[in-house]
Amino acid sequence: MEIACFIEAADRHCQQQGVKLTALRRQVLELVLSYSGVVKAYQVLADLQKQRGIAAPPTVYRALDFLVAAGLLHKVDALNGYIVCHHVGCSHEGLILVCGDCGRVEELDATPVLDVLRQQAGGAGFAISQQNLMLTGRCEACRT
Amino acid sequence: MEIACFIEAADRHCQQQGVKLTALRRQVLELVLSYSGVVKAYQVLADLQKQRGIAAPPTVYRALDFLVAAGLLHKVDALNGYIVCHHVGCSHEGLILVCGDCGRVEELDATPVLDVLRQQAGGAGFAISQQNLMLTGRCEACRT
DNA sequence: TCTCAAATGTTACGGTATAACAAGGTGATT
DNA sequence: AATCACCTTGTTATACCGTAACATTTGAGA
Repeated sequence: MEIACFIEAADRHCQQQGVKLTALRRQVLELVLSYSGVVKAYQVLADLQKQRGIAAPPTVYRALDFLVAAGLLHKVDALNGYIVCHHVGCSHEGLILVCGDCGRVEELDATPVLDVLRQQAGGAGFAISQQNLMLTGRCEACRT
Repeated sequence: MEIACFIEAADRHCQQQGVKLTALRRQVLELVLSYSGVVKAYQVLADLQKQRGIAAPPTVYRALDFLVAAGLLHKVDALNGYIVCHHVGCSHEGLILVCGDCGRVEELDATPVLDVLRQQAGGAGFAISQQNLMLTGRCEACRT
């Protein structure tokens, strides 16, 4: 089962980082994993409420913030949503493509293009930190 | 005065595009211009209310949407804000650098790098829409 | 002038996110 | 074990962000 495998990797990752993947955080991670693409905080909240009876927004936002900080999720600002990071543990930077119609996500390697961007930003005096690039568009299926 | 100059350029730009920079839209553009960096919709709304007595959210959002569509402003998703486009007429896609320390914003031309990104995304079946790239980092002043 | 389409006004609501404080758990030290 | 400090989670309330839906006005062209 892919989810279990991911959770296991996430567990190891958190231990290495010296942070705790508590039961609640793991549960939220599982809920995000159960979707194939972008998930919204209030969707996770609704799911969480189904599973534990009651939950408030801060509960879910805190867990999501933790998971983003730990590098297990990415926040997709343009859609107010979250996606699973498919390169946990790898240090490479991702180019994340999000289909605005169906929410499908694809991750490519952004290293070459980020080299160019670093150079361009450097010319303006900016030192850009390690990060992912996110682009929205339409996937093949939604374009036809 | 820089603002008047920008407005004039915006006027010409809109005429060329066959769209109308109405009094309201011009007023909103002036309000955004009066800030040096990122502005939020509700800040503009408050300013607008000071100037005309009353205004509701849709009024300001419609004007902002128009100005973004016309290429006069960029939306900064990560900050729920808007900035003036400093490349009106040259390019409608910006590479927006935000200093995570002081909030300063710099805008470069993202067209070349987006060409590369479009090609890369196309290989994965994605047609990416017109958009801005936003990168966070530290500006020169904050690095010293 | 009349008509149609675009722009703006208005009301109401729904989605997104956080502040502030309370309560519970855990591990280290004594 | 008792205490303390710290992190995590619960809870309430509220602030912020954005849009749907419909009414009204405006303006350009027939």
